Amino acid sequence: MLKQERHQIILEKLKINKKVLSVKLSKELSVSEDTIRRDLKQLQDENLIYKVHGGALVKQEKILSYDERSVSEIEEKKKIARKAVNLICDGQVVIMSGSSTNLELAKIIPPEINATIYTYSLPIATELSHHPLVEVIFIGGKLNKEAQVTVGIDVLNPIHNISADICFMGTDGIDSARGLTEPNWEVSRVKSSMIHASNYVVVMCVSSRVNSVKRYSVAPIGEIDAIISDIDPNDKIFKEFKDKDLTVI
Amino acid sequence: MLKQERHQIILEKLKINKKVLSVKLSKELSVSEDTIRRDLKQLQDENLIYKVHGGALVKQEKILSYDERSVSEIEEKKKIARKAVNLICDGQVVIMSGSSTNLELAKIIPPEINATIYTYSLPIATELSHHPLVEVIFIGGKLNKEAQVTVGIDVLNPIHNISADICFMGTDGIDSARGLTEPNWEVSRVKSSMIHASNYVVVMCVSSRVNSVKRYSVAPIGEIDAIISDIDPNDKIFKEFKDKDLTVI
DNA sequence: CTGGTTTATGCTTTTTTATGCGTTTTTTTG
DNA sequence: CAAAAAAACGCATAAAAAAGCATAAACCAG
Repeated sequence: MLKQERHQIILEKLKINKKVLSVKLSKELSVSEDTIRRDLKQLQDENLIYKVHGGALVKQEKILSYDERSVSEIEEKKKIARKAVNLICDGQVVIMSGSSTNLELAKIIPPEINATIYTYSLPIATELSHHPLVEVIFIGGKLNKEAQVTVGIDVLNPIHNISADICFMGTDGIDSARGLTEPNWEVSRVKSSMIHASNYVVVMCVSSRVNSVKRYSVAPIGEIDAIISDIDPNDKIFKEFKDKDLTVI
Repeated sequence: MLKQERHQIILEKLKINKKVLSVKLSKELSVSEDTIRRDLKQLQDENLIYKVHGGALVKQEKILSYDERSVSEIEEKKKIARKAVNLICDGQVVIMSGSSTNLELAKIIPPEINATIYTYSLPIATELSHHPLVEVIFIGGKLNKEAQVTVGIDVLNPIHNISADICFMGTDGIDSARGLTEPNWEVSRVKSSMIHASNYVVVMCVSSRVNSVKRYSVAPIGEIDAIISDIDPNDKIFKEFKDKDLTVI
């Protein structure tokens, strides 16, 4: 087996499991632990992994709390929101997921827009309550305190009864092969329902998180209609998405 | 399990619960307390946590002040909340209506209380989301922007399925003859449902509004168990309520 | 093809790291 | 102040990493 082949396998395993162990890898790939260590060292030098005693972890993606995260990459998110807001038309039924990008979007919906917006995020609902015309429907359920969104079976049922024109989905994980993924299982279920309830699905993802994979699958690429990011839609990182007929904005 | 993995888990727990205990962590992560102590020490050296005897707390964050809506008789409402908070016991299922008095109550629930709280008020849910233990269930529906509460048929249905130990009902209108009344029809329907879903109903009313009547009836006096006000429970204005077997606090 | 060079890998041996266990010291609390 | 709980300290040890050396395959002019 080639070295680079191993590297790819290691990165793939990390993407999925968030950690790898040197001893285990050495057995699985039938090489000495020494070799694995050299592999990990090299991957760390390439700034691709977080090597620790005993193995490696995925590179620390700023472990910040929700309110802190909303300020990180805030400019990118505002840029995405400005692109997204053009997709909202009068009279539409909209579903918004509970992301900080959607919070930015909620802030800049023009006052003359008259739409019905479903959301399950506390801060987004609070923001939308200041809008003069938008009708807000809050989807209730058990509150996830960290993300300030509701989750659980009480959320899933109402979503099934919705038929929305457009769904704005914020995410930290989209990958051309593995599709839309989510670190939180309950949230992944809610997002999956949202997609099925919507006619047109727009994923909003900051460029630094394109091609990142999280633990739980939400939907394959085929169920998504468009991606909005903060960078030029012609950037080469979107090639594989375009090949799969997604609109990149 | 890798050391850094534990560190991540500890930080995650801190983010959610605001505190961790060494003994508990040691059991949960199947390592000695010694190791946990070393973990906490290291995290403190990295300036990520606030280590204390017995465990650790989240690092003292700046206390963020949000603009408080100008609420009338705020001091009276705080007084009522301080009386009401004593009625909340560990393990109870609580329903809270969407009043400013209940918002004050939500702010002062002791951190060690472990209860399940149903609410349909955005600000109350936001406030409760900062509580370390309380489980919050938000009752979804169409948002009434002025009061920041959800109303409508989507609210009534879930309430029917609840069985609560105690209901804290804020009101601007209670009268010994006409019972509980409400100026908004949709809100009156929600409040009525709440009362039927609860074992024990506590009405919280500032003294200046006792014996005032609004347009829509919520419930007769017989369905209410207790009244909390800001003044002495022996005040003569409560005589007729006491005659009807209500507890006055 | 050939001899030199680079690269990848494995095998010691040495060093470092992570962790648990007594023992002692400190803190907390009734 | 005394008992109990927690923390700190020192030591032991096993696991992992690093360093240095050996080897074989792959590469590469001439």
